[in-house]
This record gives sequence, structure tokens and C-alpha cells, in this order.
Amino acid sequence: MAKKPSEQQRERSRPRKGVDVLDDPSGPTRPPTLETVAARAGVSRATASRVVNHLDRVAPHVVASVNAAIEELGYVPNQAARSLARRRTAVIAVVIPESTERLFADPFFATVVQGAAAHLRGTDYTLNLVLGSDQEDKSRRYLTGGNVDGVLVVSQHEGDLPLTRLGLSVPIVFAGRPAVDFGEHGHFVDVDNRAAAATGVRHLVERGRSRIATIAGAQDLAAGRDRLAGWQDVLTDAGFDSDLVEVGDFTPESGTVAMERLLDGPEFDAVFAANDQMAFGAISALARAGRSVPGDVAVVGFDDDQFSRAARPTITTVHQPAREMGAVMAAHLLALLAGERVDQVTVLPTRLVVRESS
Amino acid sequence: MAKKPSEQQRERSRPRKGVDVLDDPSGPTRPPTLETVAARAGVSRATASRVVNHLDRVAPHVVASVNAAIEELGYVPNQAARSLARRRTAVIAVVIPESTERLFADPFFATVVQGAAAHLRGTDYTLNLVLGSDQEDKSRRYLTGGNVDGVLVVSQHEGDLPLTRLGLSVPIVFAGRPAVDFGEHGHFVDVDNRAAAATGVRHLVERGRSRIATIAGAQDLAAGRDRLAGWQDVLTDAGFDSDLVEVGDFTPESGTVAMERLLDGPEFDAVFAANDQMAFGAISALARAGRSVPGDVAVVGFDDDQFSRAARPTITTVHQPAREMGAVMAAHLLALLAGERVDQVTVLPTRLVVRESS
DNA sequence: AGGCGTGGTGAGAGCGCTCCTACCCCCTCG
DNA sequence: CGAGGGGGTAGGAGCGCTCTCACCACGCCT
Repeated sequence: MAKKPSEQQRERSRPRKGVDVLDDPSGPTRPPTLETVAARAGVSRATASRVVNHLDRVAPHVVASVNAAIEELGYVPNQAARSLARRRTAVIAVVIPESTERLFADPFFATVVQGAAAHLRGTDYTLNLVLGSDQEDKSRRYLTGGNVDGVLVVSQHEGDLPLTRLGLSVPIVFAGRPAVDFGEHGHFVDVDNRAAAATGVRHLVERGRSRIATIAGAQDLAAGRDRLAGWQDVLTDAGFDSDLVEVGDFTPESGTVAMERLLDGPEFDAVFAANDQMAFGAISALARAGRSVPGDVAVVGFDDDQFSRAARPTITTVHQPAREMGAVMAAHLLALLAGERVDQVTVLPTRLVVRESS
Repeated sequence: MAKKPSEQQRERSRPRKGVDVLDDPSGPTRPPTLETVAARAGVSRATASRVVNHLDRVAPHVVASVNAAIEELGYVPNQAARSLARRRTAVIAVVIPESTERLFADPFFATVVQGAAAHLRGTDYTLNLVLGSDQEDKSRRYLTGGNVDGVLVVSQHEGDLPLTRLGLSVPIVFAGRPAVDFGEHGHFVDVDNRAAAATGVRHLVERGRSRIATIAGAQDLAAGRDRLAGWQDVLTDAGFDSDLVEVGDFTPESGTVAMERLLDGPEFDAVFAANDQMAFGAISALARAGRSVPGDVAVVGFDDDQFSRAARPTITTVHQPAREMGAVMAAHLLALLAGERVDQVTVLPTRLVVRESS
């Protein structure tokens, strides 16, 4: 039994330099392999593998002894070897295109990623962070080169890695409908930004506001454009002017600045900001300008992130299920990886959360 | 030449199901391998490998033809196979412990990660996101199991994955000095939180404030405790009372709440918040309470993130080089991986950024 | 002239795992 | 009582790459 087949090899590669184990004074020890486990349990590698992968048709007592061996040796499967043999990597890439990278600090994105990570916990999939590269080609190569099983794209501007086309041969799920048109490739998890925004603006109308400004988000982002359109829709329906538009970039700072510009212009009694961070910034500017919220100006944001709760007054906002979006994205990707069919576009519900600012 | 050695194997595994290529109507094609490239260039696999890895001692014309073959075939090295053969994965784990996960939305963490990612761009290392797991053991297994070459830990509470001890056999770099004591294991990139906080508080003293409160950060985080200590140091030195302490958790919301509690207590004319988000929240609360900033209450934050610039008034803060921290962490990890010696503790400089709130 | 580098290349043995196939043992059925 | 059928297991061929060696030409030195 267990005739170490690689004793010689082991000998030769012992004196490796450089990447030596920093902690272990007893010298570089190689982690236990399936072979080791099998030997210890007195079974073949094949059987040990079956146990590790929870395949049936293994006698219970064998399962027990293999598991014992695993425990004693502290065996962990070598993922590289497994990937090679299985021809799948168990890696899911999270792509944050360069143009969105700046927004990485936005709680929204972080929350989406968290949701995805939470959903993947328990599976053996691993998240690989691909932050926008100037060498788009390099990341593209990486993604297409069979190094990942699937791709999650969190937000995409127009023109960002047009991953949908041009043979990215693995399943891919986007957060948000892509700005570019897409064929049959790609799957999307989104909210109806236009309708959701309209809900928020309609709320302002119902509150009796009629001069409603907006601080729009980045217009090269579908979410930015759609929320602006939703705002427009309601004002048009109500027969109000929709001339008060300032465009920000979703950062609180841009919200502040946008509000300062609005304050320089004609009067208004409400503002709809395309996200909470900008709403937060806007409230800051309003406070400094001596305008009361919601007295003088009512404010509605979008996202329902922690900033809407942190502001004083707390911000009325359109709740977006960021965490759930991440989870659904992950779920859909897993389904696609399992060969199942999945709706190409999934729209999650939003809801208005009324707080103090309106 | 090129006697396909695996034709039979190829035959058997052609009818794989499930994970088929979604795009390619011509059926599941296997990506080109080094073997293919070598055959096309009319050289051996070994030589092709040399070209791919930019080893010298290859005749120029051979390099050219191999590169041409690579180009034509769109060859991308299979990372799994490479990892297996090289016994290193080219994967660096970014660990965000569960107790910190909630803070993931904090621009600070995102920025650190971005800095690291930027530094790693250009290398063939890949970032693997490990968000805190309830099954601490599972992530631990993952990290120790030879699945990653190195680990970056972004923030750690006391008791979080005590990775420093218990043979994590790969190099590991922490953002921030660990709360727990550490032996010779682990490397740290940090700022001197205590001194930096003191700088901020001293600034308030110099501005003539004497009743200085603080909104401290999570006390199970070294950064939280150290900044509190720095505040304490200055007040003690100045002979002021240091009784006005509220503890938050670094979120803007907690800053708001903390300030509301402070407002319920004795008078004060300044507050030092352990980060900008809490400072922002605090300013919100102050505005709502009708206190002027900096007139009635001066505010100093910490981090110099976008919130300090977004607030009105803009927030005086202690700048922390988050992006650089990430970059340095990555740099140190690479150095360790290359077998070089690296200072165990690296302290990056901070500086006071005076804005309107003080 | 023989020996000896020395660039340049190919052969082939792994890396650790999966999974197909063959096989064996034992129970059941005709 | 032998054939047939499984359950359960071992054997072994890859997966695609790296890397050590062996090897082959050539010069060049003595």
C-alpha cells in the first residue's frame, strides 16, 4: 500500500528558494494531499476523492475513516489541481470597470458585492476582484482565458468592457441594465430606475411641491439617465416645468456642489437626488444656505443607504435592495453555471421610504 | 511532430454537459494550450513555455514565431495548470473579517483595496475577496490550504481570525496594527493613530476650544482605541477635562446619534470624531439642533475622505493615506513573496487638513 | 585535436486531483 | 448452482503547465 510514487520528485524540489514558508521553522513542509489522506485511511485515492466530494456509494465506515484522516492531517483540497482536472475554476470574477471604480466607495456597490459574497458562501466559489484596468485587454484576456467560471459586472458605463459581445465564453450577470444594447448574451439584475424615481418624485408632488429640481447622477450610467427620466416623467405628467436639473456624479461632494448651483438659480421647493449620498450633500448645502428641510425645500433621495438614515433630517428615499441584487446576481450566475435557464432580465422591486426630509 | 497525445481523452470528454459555452454555436471548443501553440510554431512545449514566461536563451526568431502563434490562436495560459506546476497560485486574498464587513461601505476600506489592486495591476497576481464568514474555520482552511500565496487583512477587530498565530503559512500583511499582540509573524502598514488624533485635537486647543468632546470609533478596533487615546492625551496635557466621550461605530449614523447624546449632556465647544463619516453625521445633528459649526462647536474628523469635502461646512480632518496604504501593503506582500525582508511595521505619515469646520 | 563551456532546444516526469473503467465480492434469481 | 447484477473500490489516464536534465551544435582554448 501507498508506495509513495513521487519520493524522488519530492527530493529534487525540496531545495526551492524564495517562496519558502516564513513561519515554519521545521522547514518547508508540503501540505497533505489526497494521496496522503488515502494512505492514512487505508483506501485508494479515488475513494478518498469520493468522500471529499460527498459522492455516494462509499461504505459508511470508509467515509468515517477518510474523514478522520482528513481531520488529523488538516487536509485541504488543492484548488488548482481540482480546477485543472475538473476544467472549471470555481472562481467568479467581480468586475468593476475603471470608470466605475471611483464609485467603489459608494455603499451601494459595496453592498451588492457583499450580497453576492454572502450568497456564494457555502458554495465553493470564490470571488475574484477585477478592478478596472487601463489595459482593458489584459482583464479581458483574463476573463476569457478560462480563468474564471463566470463574471459579475457591477455597474457599467457605456463603452465599458463590452463584455456582452465578442465571445466572452462564460456566463455573465450585470448589476443594472447595460447602457449598450445587448443581444442574447448576458443577464441582468436591476430595478426599474425610471419608475422608482418617478415614485419618489410623485411623492413630492403629493406633498404639494411644484417647483421640483433634480440632482441627476452620471449620465453615462443607465441608472443616472433613467432616474432623470423618471423625474421628468412625473413633472411632465403634472404639467410642471422640468428645467431645474443639475448633474452630479453620485458622490456626496457632487451633491453639495449641485445644490449650491441650484441655490444660485430660480426658486424651488423640492429636490430629487439620484442617490442618497448626493441628497446628503445637498442637505448640507441647504443647511449652510439657511434653508430648512423639509420646510423650505423637501428632499428625496435614492438607494436607502446608511446616509439617508444618518442625515438630519433623515432622508426620504427610494429603497433599492442592493444586498438582494448581489444575492440574486450570484444566484443567477450559479444557475447558469449549472446549465439552467434564467430570465435574461430580472427586475427587483423598490419602495418609497418616507422619512423626515419630505 | 506534435503527435496529439490525448486524442482519446479528448474524445471521451467532448460530450460534457452543463457548463457549455453559451456563445459559441460551433459547440464547446477547448481553448488552445501550450501544446497547440508549440505545434503551430514548430517548437517543443518547453520552448513555447520559455517564450510565454519571457525566459532568455531562446533564439529571437523562435520567440517571434511563438508569439505569432500565441497571437493567432489567442492563447491564454491556464492559470490552474500553472499554479499546480509552480506550486504557487498567483492569488492574494483580501480578507475583510465579518465584524468589519459592515464597514465595507466605508470609503476607507474600499480605497485601501483599490490602492492594493492598483499596485497589483501589472503583476500577474489576482485579488481574491474573502468577506467574513460565519464559519471562520472555512475561510481559515481556505487561506491555509495553499489556495493563496499571500493575505492582505483589511482591518481586524480583536479576536478576528487570529491569523497571525497558528501557522498561517503564507505571508500576511495587515492594514493597521493588530489589536492582539503578535509575535514575529505578520506585517503591518499603519498610521500612528494616536499621534494623528492628537494632532487633530491639538488643533482644536489651538483654536481656543477647551470643552472638547469626542465621538470615538469602535473600541474593539485598534484604530478606535488609539484615536480615543490621542484625544485623551491632548486634553490631559492641556489640563482639560476629558469626560465627554460617546462611542460610535464609524458609520455616519452612529455619528449622528452620538452627537445627539452629547447635545443632551453638558456644554462643549468642539468635538473630535474618529472618522469623517461620524463627523458628517455629527454635523447633521448639530445643524438640526441649531448649533453653528464652527461657531458654537468646532468639528474635526479623521480620514480625509470624500465626506469631509462634501459636508457644509467642509470638515477639518486628519488625512490618512488610504490608497497609499493599500499600495504599500501590496508592495510589502510582493516583497515577502519574493523572499525579501520587509520591516514588520510600517507607519505612514498623516497630516492635518484644515477646512471650514474648525 | 581533444576538451570544454555555452547558447539553444527537446524530452519527460511530475504538480494533485477527477473520473472513467475495470474489477471484485457477494447476494439474488432462475 | 451458475449467471447476473449491483454496490463498492482500485487503477490509471489525463488536465495544461513548469522545470530539471540531457543533449546537440558550435566555437574557443590549450
